[in-house]
Amino acid sequence: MCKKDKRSNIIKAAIELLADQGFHGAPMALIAEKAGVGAGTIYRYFENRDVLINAIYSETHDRVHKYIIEGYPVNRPVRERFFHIVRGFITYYKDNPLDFRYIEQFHNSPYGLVHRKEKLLNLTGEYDFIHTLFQDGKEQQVIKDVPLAMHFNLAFAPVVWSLRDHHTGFLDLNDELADIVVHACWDSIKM
Amino acid sequence: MCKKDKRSNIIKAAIELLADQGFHGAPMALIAEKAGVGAGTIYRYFENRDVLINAIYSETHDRVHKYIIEGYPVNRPVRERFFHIVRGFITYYKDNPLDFRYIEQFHNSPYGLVHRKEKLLNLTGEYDFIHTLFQDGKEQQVIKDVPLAMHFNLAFAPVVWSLRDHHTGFLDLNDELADIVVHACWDSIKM
Amino acid sequence: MCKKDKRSNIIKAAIELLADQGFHGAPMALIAEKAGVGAGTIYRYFENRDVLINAIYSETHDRVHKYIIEGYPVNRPVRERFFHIVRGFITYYKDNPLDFRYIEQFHNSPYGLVHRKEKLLNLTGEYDFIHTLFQDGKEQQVIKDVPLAMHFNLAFAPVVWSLRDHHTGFLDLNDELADIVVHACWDSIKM
Amino acid sequence: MCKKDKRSNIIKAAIELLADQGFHGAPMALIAEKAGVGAGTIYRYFENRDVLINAIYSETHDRVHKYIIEGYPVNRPVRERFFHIVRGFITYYKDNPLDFRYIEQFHNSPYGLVHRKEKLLNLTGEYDFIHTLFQDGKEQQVIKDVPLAMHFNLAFAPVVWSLRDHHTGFLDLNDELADIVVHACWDSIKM
DNA sequence: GATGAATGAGCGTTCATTCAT
DNA sequence: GATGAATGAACGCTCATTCAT
Repeated sequence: MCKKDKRSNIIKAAIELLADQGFHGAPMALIAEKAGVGAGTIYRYFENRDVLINAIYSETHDRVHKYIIEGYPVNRPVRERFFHIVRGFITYYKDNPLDFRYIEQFHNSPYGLVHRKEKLLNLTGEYDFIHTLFQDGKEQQVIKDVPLAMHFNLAFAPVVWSLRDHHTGFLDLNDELADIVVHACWDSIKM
Repeated sequence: MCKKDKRSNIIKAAIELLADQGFHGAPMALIAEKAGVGAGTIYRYFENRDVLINAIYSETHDRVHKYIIEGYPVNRPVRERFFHIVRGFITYYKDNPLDFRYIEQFHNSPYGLVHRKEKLLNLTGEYDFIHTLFQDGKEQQVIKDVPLAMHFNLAFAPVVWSLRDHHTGFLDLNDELADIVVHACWDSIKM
Repeated sequence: MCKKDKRSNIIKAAIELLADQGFHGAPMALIAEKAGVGAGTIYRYFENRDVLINAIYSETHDRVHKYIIEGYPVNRPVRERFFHIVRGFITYYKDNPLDFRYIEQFHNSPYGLVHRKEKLLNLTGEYDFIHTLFQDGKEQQVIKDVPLAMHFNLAFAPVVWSLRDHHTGFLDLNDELADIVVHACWDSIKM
Repeated sequence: MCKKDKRSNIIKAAIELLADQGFHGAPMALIAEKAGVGAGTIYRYFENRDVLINAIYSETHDRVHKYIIEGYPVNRPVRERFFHIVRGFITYYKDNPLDFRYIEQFHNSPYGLVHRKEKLLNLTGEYDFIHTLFQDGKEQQVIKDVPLAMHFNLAFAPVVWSLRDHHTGFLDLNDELADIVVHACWDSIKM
């Protein structure tokens, strides 16, 4: 097993355990066992537990980001771009429940708060991605003139909650229903 | 310090620690210290940690419920009732940040999942409260014909996220902005 | 409830709990509850847990002693006296399982060891009772010339073990079998 | 200190403490300290306290069993086999006071009761060993026709009690006296 | 570099005892 | 005297992290 493999095995094992059991049902020793490496080995790749958890977040986040920008109609109208993003978001997370649950866990943990604070101070690249969309929308007066964070909440909160309900079995977020959410979200931010 | 005081001191200490540090930054010993009681004393009032956490949830939940039903225009149109509820929700949680953060932590923990499952199987009184509203709305064809859970998500997710941003300082949810969210949420569920 | 009653209620509750659950399944609070008194009240009658446990031993021991000396044929031959004692011992403890289990628990606990040591240093009255029997037997050369402790073991160990088996259900120590044990014990100490 | 050493150090420390202080004077932390290991280390070798205690019992029991079957005259008469067993029992436990006290503590604890019940339901190998002896004796009509448990009590109770007295200093169980007990026990079970 | 045994601080919980009422 | 709420030391056990091999 080469170095790259080891690292990704650890990540894979960790994501499965953390998504399944929550952040507290996944001791390092168990992650190591599931990854097929020694417990100490994890610390060669990740300084400590926190670093591991943040690294997984980063990678997971990158995956969904990469998925969504694929075919992103960067020069098309705001509305069209919005639909592309939100639909991509739903599709990706419906197909990748582990990723979804991991991100959820992360955001609703002390890690998530720290992460948010860091983002607030220094907006990173992929944030701009959506930032730009909302900025354009505001300038063109096709979406409401409210703070960026509010657009986020209006546009993504119902989607995230619906995905959560979908994955816990409370709701069947089929294509038809997904479309209703996307349209409803658009309606709530549009001018 | 009388008996009533002790119990409420424990609750208060626990709420503050749990809301602030998350469920894992609040060991029983710390709660006891903050409450000014012995470690064993907590167990006179709450059988164990789980019971304490659920009891706090219950009490907190009751408080907001009581606040919202105050003056609830039970016989007025769906739209008016909706605005009453959501506005009350926002007002209460803006004024009671600890309550808000506690409820948030609770819902995003294993406790919250158990709680949801129980609710799903056996709808409790105050759930019906909102349940009825959405039911009426569907029957009168003033709100969309989607599953109840979806109404919840469309109506409350943006509000909850905005309150979270408000309390973490990401967003100033002033009256004007609050009104925008409420209207946006209504727009997203209305027919 | 008068003072005497309270004390004996405590003893009664304690003996039942200790016999049933072992010395470690009987917290003071439970004893108090079962006795219908406050937890602190126990400490008015017994300085601490150890004193209570020893007091119960004493009382229990006195009861069986009193039962056995009733009609004790003090002037009859050693053999007859022996049969009286051992038969009385069996009868009493068959009829009083709580007493038996309590005494057993006591003897097989650190308390029992302390008790034995004290006895060794300063033989108490009721010990002499059986002591005299064995002394007489030795002098008359009807029983073996071995140390007193050995007579005890030969005469009582099988009886005690059989009673234990009887009360735990491993053995039905009916009259016939009891008689066999008594005779066997006599055979093992007789000259 | 190698792995084997660590495990046996833990066992040794535990046996000494448990034999000396009883099952309740030997907290895990003390065992660890006496064994010269960290508190958590014990749990690498034994799942929990119960497992440790049962494992020690098992090992101790195996030792005495191995000692006794050495040179066991399996084809010789019942009487001769009986003397071999009981003499071996005494010799072993005279030489190994810690083992003796440990086994005693174990049998007179809740663990012992569970163990007895299991044995009763599913006789294990080394039990048959003595079982067979008594069975043979009954068939050949050289020992009394009483339940197996009774044979056990008649044959072993005085021996065990005498060993206990020997180790606590109440009795000097020298060879001569040991022989007297063995004979007395034989007399009490023989026809 | 990789390992996994060892660590020990920290957790939730119990319960003998005290003491204000 | 009687009470029982309050205490806090002590318990069994977990797990992130270290380090000898």
